[in-house]
Amino acid sequence: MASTKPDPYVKLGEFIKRQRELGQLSIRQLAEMCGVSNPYLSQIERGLRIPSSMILQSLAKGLRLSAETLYAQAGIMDPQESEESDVVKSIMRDPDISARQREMLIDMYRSFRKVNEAEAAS
Amino acid sequence: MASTKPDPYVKLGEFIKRQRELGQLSIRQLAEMCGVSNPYLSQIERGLRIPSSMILQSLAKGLRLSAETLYAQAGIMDPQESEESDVVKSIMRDPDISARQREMLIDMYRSFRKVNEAEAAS
DNA sequence: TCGTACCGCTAACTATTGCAAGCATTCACG
DNA sequence: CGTGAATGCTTGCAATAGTTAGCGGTACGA
Repeated sequence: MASTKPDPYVKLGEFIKRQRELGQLSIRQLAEMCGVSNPYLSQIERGLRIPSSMILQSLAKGLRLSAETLYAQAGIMDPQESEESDVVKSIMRDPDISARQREMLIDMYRSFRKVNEAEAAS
Repeated sequence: MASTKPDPYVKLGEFIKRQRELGQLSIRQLAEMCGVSNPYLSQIERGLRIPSSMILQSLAKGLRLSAETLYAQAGIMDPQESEESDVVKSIMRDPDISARQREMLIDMYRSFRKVNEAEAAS
């Protein structure tokens, strides 16, 4: 048996790690937020362990992501075409908030993106 | 340990079983289609075992369901989550902003909704 | 009445998840 | 220097996911 390591899960781990670092959290912090042990989270991030559906759900909750997104990252689910501008599009489509409020949300979203980009470059 | 059996998973098993019977498939048939052993599928259906995310995905494929549906059945996915607005869902799907930023956007969006609702009532 | 083929399930085993404890390193401060 | 606190990682170990082998039961044709 060469690799019992279904490579998609390595990508999942890397994705989780990126998300954690984006939020400036240590492994222990995120682990506690998600209710998993810190060594285990470390192993997940490096693709050494494959989290169960329950754990994955906890991680999604902790990262404020939909579980769907995590599965998509793991290549488990169909890609689902998660475009970045989906956020903007769906904000613009929402009839239950005002134009002004839409504008504020969109501005905020865009500034987040911009800030993150700048930080990534440094 | 008393509750080694998070009973949402019992419901998941029953759901799978109903789906299988609806398709007039035997346990062995579905098991082979999904690439799992037949005793194991039997155990899943009775809630004695909790399938990993990989297996669950295979089952979804075999039953021609979206994995999301299975997760919803298992109560793994926040029921709330599936009723969220498109805005919240797409924010939660966005991998390019941090958890904290997602939280801020979602909070803001919700408070907009709340304010609007209050104003509409007056 | 055999023999075969299917059904679902049990038993016993292996493989993997997920944890508690603890190591090595780094940085801050007295 | 020390000492304390934070970082990520390694190491066993318990629990449980998932397997192969096989049992008892039912249906059907020879």
